[in-house]
This record gives sequence, structure tokens and C-alpha cells, in this order.
Amino acid sequence: MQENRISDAVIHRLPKYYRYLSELEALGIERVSSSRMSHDMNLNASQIRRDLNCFGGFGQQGYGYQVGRLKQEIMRILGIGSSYRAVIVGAGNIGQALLKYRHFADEGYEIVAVFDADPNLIGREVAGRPIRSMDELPEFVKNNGVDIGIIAVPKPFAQKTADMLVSLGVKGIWNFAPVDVQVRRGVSVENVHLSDSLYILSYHMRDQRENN
Amino acid sequence: MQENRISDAVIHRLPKYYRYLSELEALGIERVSSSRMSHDMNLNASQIRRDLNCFGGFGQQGYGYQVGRLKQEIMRILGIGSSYRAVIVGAGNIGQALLKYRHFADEGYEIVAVFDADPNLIGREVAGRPIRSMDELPEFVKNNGVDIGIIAVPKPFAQKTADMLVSLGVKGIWNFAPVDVQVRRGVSVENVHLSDSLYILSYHMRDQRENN
DNA sequence: TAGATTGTTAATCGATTAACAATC
DNA sequence: TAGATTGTTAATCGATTAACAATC
Repeated sequence: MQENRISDAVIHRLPKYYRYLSELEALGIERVSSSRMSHDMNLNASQIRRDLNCFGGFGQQGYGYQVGRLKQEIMRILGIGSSYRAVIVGAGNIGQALLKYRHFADEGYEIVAVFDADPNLIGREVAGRPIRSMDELPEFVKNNGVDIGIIAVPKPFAQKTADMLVSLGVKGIWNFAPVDVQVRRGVSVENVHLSDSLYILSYHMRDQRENN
Repeated sequence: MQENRISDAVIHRLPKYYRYLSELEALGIERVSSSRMSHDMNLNASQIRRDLNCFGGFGQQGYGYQVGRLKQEIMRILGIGSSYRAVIVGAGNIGQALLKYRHFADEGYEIVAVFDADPNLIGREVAGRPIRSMDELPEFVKNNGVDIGIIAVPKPFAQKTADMLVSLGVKGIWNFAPVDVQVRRGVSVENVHLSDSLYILSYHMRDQRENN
């Protein structure tokens, strides 16, 4: 459990391992070697062994890794299934889509409330939950042990929303607005930036067209 | 226009430059130096100059970079504003949210149609566009010069949907299903994996809690 | 010209990969 | 025991940063 400083590159591969191991588990496969993982996931086998070893020796020499065990370990490392409580701020397109997507709850990320500033939305129900007024946000967050704030407001309001959530004690911000939201030390942020990934797609498309 | 092999790290920073330059432009700022960019974006100034030089000498010694010009260049490199035509497959939560999000069209990524297999959805209108039957997909894609296929179907159907789109001549796949979709050489994919970023957030939250 | 700032080479750092001894 | 495969050290590769000559 030493868990020194783990590089970002490693952390970004963990969800991929998690997805892969879930597949194997669903297929009823109980053991896997780094060389098989390497083949299936298109990663170098040394890299896989090295990555997994950042967190402890999960394998057995001469045997490989137990699929179920390894999956559990990665879930623990990532915090999947740890019962986080989240609120969504912004009940527009993205906010509502996230709310309706039930799979997050299955993995321990429960969305406990949604807020919006628009009087036309307040009071409506989405996915069985009422859209609440922003006025209720401070008290709600304080009283309900909210860990994560999901930002789904328009760009100009994103930073202020983050500031408010952080000041209310939220420890993580999952931001969908197209800005890099800033938070103080001790709080974590993930900026999603959907359109960035669309730009990168179109970059590659043009690159393929021209340089091939 | 030499544009050798550009590393992925560089490409992933381009959208961030684009967002930043758009901000500056909106503020009416006309020139910027790498050291100012470095300060504002929290990147190393050498890295910025090096990144921008991958694509040509956009700066002027002793002066810096012209904001408008540089932004245009980056847009050109990324393919923003090049009139791509996209279809969405899957009119569930994510599909509908993407359809309603009009900003993509402003940047040249036009969503020209949506398809779904669910008879209960087919025929309904979302954001002024009818949800079409999957049966219409092949002919539509062939007749309408579709460049990009957006996959918003449940996981088990993602790969087959991608295969179909690629066989119909689509050159880019923007995939929202939680699998790494595979395509043949010459076609580009961007896998979005929203939940991966949530896992990474919860990893960092636990890390902050425990190792600080 | 003097000052500023790029473009680019050289130095450093970190991540990936190869190799192999340890061991199940 | 022999075979397989991990954990880990050493080698390689690539990306980041520093330094500075070129030049506006």
C-alpha cells in the first residue's frame, strides 16, 4: 500500500484495464497473463506488469493474474463502488443526459440532486428527481454529504459554480463546460471537454486524407 | 506544410490553445508572447513555441504571435470550420443531448441525421430533426456525403455500428459507448469514455484524502 | 541600434520497452 | 523438476525543458 507518486500515464490506463477485466469476467475467464492482456489490449506486456506493480504484486509467477481479484483491486484503486454522492449543477442537455444515465449509480456514483437557475426548469422532474433551485444548493450540499459536483452549466458560469461547490466542501469537480476550471489544492477536477475530442478526431481525419 | 509525424501529446494540446486564443480574441487582445501564454495556461514556454513550430513559423521574433492569425492556423490544423457532416446513431440520452447541443454546427460539424432501432423513438422529433429508422441508414449515408459517424448506442452494439458506418464510407467515428471501437486503417476513431474520466476523478479524490 | 521574443539545438527528465533472475 | 510467467533492473526511446543564436 506504499503507492508512491503514480504517473498520470499509468492512472489513465487503469480504466482501460478495468473495462477489459470486466469483459473477461463476463466471459467466465478466471486467469489471464500479461502477454494475453498485451495481445488483447494492444499494450506492451512489460508496461502492463509495471503498471499493475505500482500498487502491489497482484500476480503469481508462473500463473498470471486472477481476473476477479485483479478487477477488484483496480476498482479499489480507482474508487469504483465507494459510494460517492454527487450533485449536478445545470439541468440542460448534458445535465439531463447524465441524470438519466443510470449506470453511474451501479458503480457507486450516486446523483442525489440536480439544480438549475432557470425558473422554467425548476420544479420539473427528470429521471424521477425534481430540478431544484440554485438557492437550495448551499444547504443541500452541506446537509447531504455531497462529495462530487458535476458542472453542466454554460461556460461563463462554470468557474463560479466550481468556486461555490468547493466552498461548500465538495472534494471533486467533474466539469463539462469548455473551460479548464481551477480549484484550490486538496480538491480534484476532471475537465471533460467533449468538443476537444471532436477536434482531435477531425485533425486525424484530415491527417489521414492528406498524408497517406 | 511539411508536418512530419506529430506526437499525440502535441495534438492533445492544440484544442487548449484554441480555447485560450478564442478567449484572448474575445477580449480584443491582438498579440501574445509564448511567455504570456505560458503564464496563463500553465505550460512551459519552450513547449508552446516548439508545439506551434511543428506546423510552421507562426510567430515573429521580437513581437510574439498574432492572436487572430494563430487561432486561424490552429483551426485549420484541427479542421475546425471545415464543414464536416455527421450522423448520430442511437437517440438515447447521449444521442439526444448531442443533437440538441448546437455549438458543434457553429464550428463546422453539422449533424445531418439521427437514427435509432427502437420503434417507439422512430418518427419522433428531437431538436427539429426526425429520428429515422436504422433501415434508412445505409442509403442516407451514401447519398448525403456523411463524413463522421457518432456512436451513441448501448455497448453491445457499438462495434457492429462502427463496422457498418465504416463500410458505408464514413471516415471518422466519434464513439460514446464504453468500448474501444476498432476500425480499419485509413479511418479515424475517438473514443470518449465518460465514465473513465469519472473513475480518474475518484482516484484523485481518494489519493488526496489518503496521501496528504 | 537596443530590446524582445522567436525558432532551434542541446541537456534533462520520465516513460516505455527489453531482458532476465526470482519463483510459483 | 520443467515450464511458465511475474516482478524488477537495465537499456532505449521520446517528450519536456533550458539555453541561446537568429532576427524582427
